[in-house]
Amino acid sequence: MNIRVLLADDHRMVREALREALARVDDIKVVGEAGSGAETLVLSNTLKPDVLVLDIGLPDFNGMEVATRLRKAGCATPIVALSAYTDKRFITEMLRAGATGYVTKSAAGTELVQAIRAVAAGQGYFSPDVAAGLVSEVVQGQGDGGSQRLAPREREVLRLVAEGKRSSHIAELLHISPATVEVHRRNIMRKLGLKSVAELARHAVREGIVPP
Amino acid sequence: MNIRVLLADDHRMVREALREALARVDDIKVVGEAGSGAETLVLSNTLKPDVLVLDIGLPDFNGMEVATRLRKAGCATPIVALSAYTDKRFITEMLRAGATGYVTKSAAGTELVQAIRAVAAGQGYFSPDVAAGLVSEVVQGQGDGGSQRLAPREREVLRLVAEGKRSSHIAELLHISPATVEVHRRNIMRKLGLKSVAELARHAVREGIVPP
DNA sequence: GCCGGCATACCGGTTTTCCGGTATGCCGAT
DNA sequence: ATCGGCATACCGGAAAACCGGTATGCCGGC
Repeated sequence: MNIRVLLADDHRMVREALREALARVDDIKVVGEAGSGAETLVLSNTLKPDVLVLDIGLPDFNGMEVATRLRKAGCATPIVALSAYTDKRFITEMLRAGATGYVTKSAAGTELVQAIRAVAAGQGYFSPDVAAGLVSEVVQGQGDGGSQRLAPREREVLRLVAEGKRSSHIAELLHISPATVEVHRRNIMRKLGLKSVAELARHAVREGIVPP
Repeated sequence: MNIRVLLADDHRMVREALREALARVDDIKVVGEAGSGAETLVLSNTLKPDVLVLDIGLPDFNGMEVATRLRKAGCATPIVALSAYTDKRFITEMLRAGATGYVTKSAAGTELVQAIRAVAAGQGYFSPDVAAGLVSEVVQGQGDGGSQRLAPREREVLRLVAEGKRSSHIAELLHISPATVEVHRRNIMRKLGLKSVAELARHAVREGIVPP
């Protein structure tokens, strides 16, 4: 009994290579490949795979949107999210969008196999580096309700931090105490699972909050 | 007569998948894998592969720097650059650094095979989307060249700083003293006129030294 | 040959970030 | 009407970044 898998990744070479690699696994059969969000939606409907392996970096809609659309259309296909990033925001958004597995591209290939098997069996799977981020999320108050999205004030602080301003300077600009700025900064990092100003800056660029 | 290939890519999963895929090609044999620039240099010396397939997004030194170092060390191993991007800057810099092939991850897997065969035979190879960029580059008569006032080592440090790593961690990765890392960081800031890690990170993103 | 740039390394000191807390008022939702 | 999230503010300490130095060896250009 093969697990029928649909592979979605924008890099054709990576997609093909993964297909070849997965072809060696007995109980897994790649039945299709998609290189864009639109293609993924179509192929998912026509092929009805058992598992969808979904990269978050698709060119048209990203992984989150693809997953959301599928779920809205009543599609219950288990999804393994595949990503180069471990930002908590991506992880939680993918999970909320309906993925039950999350594997990074830095993980071993066997992790993907395990993830495919797990979600096909109705279970969840997370590669270790992802799991670490998740734990801190769960530990501090289960915020399942949208706690990862930044508050307006936090986004404002993030912008200024990403622009290279010091906390003291930000405090002056916002007419608040430097201590408060610090708190915002820490909350932002906690929510996003980031650990340094450099990561904050790059995240802000990714999110379009500041120009590169 | 097999072509002995060394694979360098930071994403282990991609690396492994490519290895599996290339294993199906008769005249190609993957003799090693590297996940970092340092590893690539070491394995290149010990394994003496016929061809080096080199991703530009390595965590410590990027592809350009690895290629430059290899060439400086008198290593003439043909290099196929493998990249997600088609930015002219990357292409020209990789070629200048000594690569004779350039394939994007969006290309078909067969392109990589062709590229490996071509460079092993002393020829060049460029996937079509890359070739298009090259033409416009040649047409408009290059130019910049030394736009980077940074020394190679400084760019390595910049890259790691922009990735969010601590000086102590960077020192470990580069096998130098934390104090030296600090010096590099200060020199970078002085040269670029930047005043914070956030600005360094954004500059690195602008320059394509790190992905956003 | 000498000078400048590069890469290495260390010292000392100030500022800032980073990470624990605690606390208060406000607001929206359950 | 209570509970969670938001925004505010403070304390204290460990770690890191930031900013001056000084120094050595190496290499390439004038």
